[in-house]
Amino acid sequence: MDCQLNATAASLLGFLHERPMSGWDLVATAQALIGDFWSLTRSQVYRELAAMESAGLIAAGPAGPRDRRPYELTDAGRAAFRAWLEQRPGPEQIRYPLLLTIAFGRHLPPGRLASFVADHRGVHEQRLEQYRALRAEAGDHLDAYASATLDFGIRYETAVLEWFDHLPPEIRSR
Amino acid sequence: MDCQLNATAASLLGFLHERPMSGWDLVATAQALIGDFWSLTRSQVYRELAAMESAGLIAAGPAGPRDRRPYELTDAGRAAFRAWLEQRPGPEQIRYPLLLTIAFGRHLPPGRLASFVADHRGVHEQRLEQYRALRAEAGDHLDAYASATLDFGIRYETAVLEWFDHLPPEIRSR
DNA sequence: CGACTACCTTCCACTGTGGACTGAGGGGAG
DNA sequence: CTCCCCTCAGTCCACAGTGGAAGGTAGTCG
Repeated sequence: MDCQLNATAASLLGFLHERPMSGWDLVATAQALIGDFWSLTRSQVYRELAAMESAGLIAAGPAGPRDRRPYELTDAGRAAFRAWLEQRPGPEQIRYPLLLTIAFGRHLPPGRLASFVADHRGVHEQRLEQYRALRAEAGDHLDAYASATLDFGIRYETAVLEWFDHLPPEIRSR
Repeated sequence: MDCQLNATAASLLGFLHERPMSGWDLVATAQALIGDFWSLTRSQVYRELAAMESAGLIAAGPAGPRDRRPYELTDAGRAAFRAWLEQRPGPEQIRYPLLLTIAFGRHLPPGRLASFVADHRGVHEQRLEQYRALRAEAGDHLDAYASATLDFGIRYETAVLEWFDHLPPEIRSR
């Protein structure tokens, strides 16, 4: 009964507080709710579920159609989740390949960088639009916690766009 | 001679354009120059160096004191670096444990979250100060590329701090 | 019924992280 | 000068995380 959960496993426990879910459901739920600031993959979710089941933190119910295996929380699982949540969260990690390319930009012919930059700017523009739309239509139904994480996304994307728009011409123009 | 480098390996090749360096030097250099947006660890650097040596992208010179082994670029290495740099950089990844904790904040007693938040705010405040100091003292010597990545850091930290300051009281106040 | 699509899980190779461990050089205290 | 300790330099390991391939099954639509 390992109580030193990693954040991904703990999040799964968090979602299982709502209702029993299969691995598939958990992936979908997690990607929708925390995917923007906590990446996770199918592979790892299933791996953590298997580990947590054998650690007694969750229990698989009777298999449904298509090998669907719903998991539900055990008391140990609830306790482990609480214990994890009480811990001081660690620092954030950012890995931004575009910044790498820019950092080595002097090895690149002029204009090439600008094309990459323009691509990325488009992606961020679109993401900001999505966030804003989400807040506009669902904003009132969101609780303070969901609202706070969404607000982070909006401020982040806004800042990134401003950064794009202030890049010097040798990086920005084709 | 694998030409599908990963970004970490490619960065090492990038730094070896300056001068031959040992694994230790490369870790220090990389952490100083790209560490803020591309995390890397000693373990992986040495692993990549070994792989790249056996792939013929770099060559080890005569060992110095304390098993220090300087690597230098080969022509194949230079070519592989160029090939990597030409590739469209992928999307950024953010993993922010604090946002996870906030997302599950309703399971936490009031005030607890605020303590975490205050901690993190301090870290970001300090980082912003560092960046600003760096720009103030070295700003003129930096080329456009280094300046652009530094500017990203400043805008990011600024946005995060603003986000902190706009959190609702049930999250922010102890 | 038969093809097809969406669902659900598994497996694998590789990349990335953090800590423990070894061992050698160099510099300061005595 | 010698000894000790600190830093330098590299190695190893377990675990976390990523992405894609593969495979089987259930419902659905012609």
